[in-house]
Amino acid sequence: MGKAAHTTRRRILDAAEKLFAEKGFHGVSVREIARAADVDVALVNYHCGRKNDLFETVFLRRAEVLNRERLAMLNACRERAAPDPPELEDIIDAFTHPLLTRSARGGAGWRRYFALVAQVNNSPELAPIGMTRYFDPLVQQFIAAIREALPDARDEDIYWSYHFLSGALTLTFAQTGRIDKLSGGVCRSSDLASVHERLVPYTAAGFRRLCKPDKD
Amino acid sequence: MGKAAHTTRRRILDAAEKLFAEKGFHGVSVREIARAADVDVALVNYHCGRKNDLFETVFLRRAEVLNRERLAMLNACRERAAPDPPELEDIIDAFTHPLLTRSARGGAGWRRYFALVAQVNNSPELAPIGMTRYFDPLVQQFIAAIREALPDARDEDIYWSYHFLSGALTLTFAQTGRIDKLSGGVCRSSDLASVHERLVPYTAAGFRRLCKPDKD
DNA sequence: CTTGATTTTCATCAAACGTTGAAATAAGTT
DNA sequence: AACTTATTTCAACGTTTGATGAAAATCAAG
Repeated sequence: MGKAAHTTRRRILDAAEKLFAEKGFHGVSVREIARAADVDVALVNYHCGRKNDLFETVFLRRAEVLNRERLAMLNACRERAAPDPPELEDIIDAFTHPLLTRSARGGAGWRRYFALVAQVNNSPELAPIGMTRYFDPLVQQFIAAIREALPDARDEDIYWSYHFLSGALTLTFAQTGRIDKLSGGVCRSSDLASVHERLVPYTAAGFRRLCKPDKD
Repeated sequence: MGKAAHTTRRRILDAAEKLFAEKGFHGVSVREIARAADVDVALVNYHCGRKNDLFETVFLRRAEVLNRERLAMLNACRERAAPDPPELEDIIDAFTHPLLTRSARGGAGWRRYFALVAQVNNSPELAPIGMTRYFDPLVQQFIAAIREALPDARDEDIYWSYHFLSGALTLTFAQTGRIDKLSGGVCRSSDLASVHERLVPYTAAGFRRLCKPDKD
């Protein structure tokens, strides 16, 4: 594969990422992607296969680098705490920080990608294909770590807590700007630091409340 | 409008609701909806206008009865507590219970509808049209109530907390069944009572942790 | 420069898309 | 019953869809 081909392919993937994130899988045509990439229609098929393959490629491209870092952070906080179990806040941070920091400082490509993930995650049609395949294995590792951090917790509570965390995180990516309007400008979702410093304690408190039934 | 027409219209709306929820707005064709409703294609336009109108009608149909009840529950818990401010858990309950109970016991139509709402909520293209128009006014009332329940909290924290709650709730509707597999059968998302008894304390704890910085 | 592989262009395919007008039927009213 | 309105059927419109085969252009290597 020559150099020209490589950049063409990347232009197609970038355009596809942008449009898929904005309008969903079915909301975009291959021709529209080709036009946005300033490329002939046939080149999309030549470089990226059919529309389904193109979508999966777009989805996988950043998932790999993302989950590699998340796993590295999880292991790091594990080793840092050893032989004690890792701290809950650190686990949640390892889960969310690589995403939020890229959403804030990774450029428009990353921001669009997260919007795409949010859409896939909330789509009955796409979630079973994309999310379970590329993210669930990682999730299981995080669940295991949380189990260590909260040894008295019941599995059912842990899974549900994770589920709520996943929802809160996901919506943050999907709705860039909507909370800003709702709050009349008080919240700025572009300021991901302010999101992060709230999401972690919020969800950690939820985990603890659910998993340690101090009172009930 | 005669009786036959009324049932035809309802068959179309039901079919549209089901298919939109499964595959999204662009993932379904008008012809497909007509086929599922066992109705001629032209009848879709005759009874429900163009595809955009059909979608909005489907979206609005249940939103009205839903938000009416949510608002009633909010006012009820307000009056119950008066002159004291309402309890945070009661406010969250008023926000979530009408949804969760219908998802559990309202039948397949309601379950599909919530999946549709989840999709719309996480779509950059559809959220500004559907959610802000039909749900945001209600949300502002809940925000106001929470402000009373947590008088020391900063607005920014309240809005973000609401945002996380919205995400957790939304994903629950979108992913019926996925947490079940992820947890290896430990969680049963069909058992909405078990969701509800976790979601309320989880998010309430998050709210409190964020809005009352006891330690930091 | 020649040769062979890679990449791009161009034209086209059958199928499905949203929408509609006009004719046919059913329902409602006097 | 006659007449009007509401509903349903049927056929078709112009576009757009995803996909591809064959030719043209570009590139890599000897």
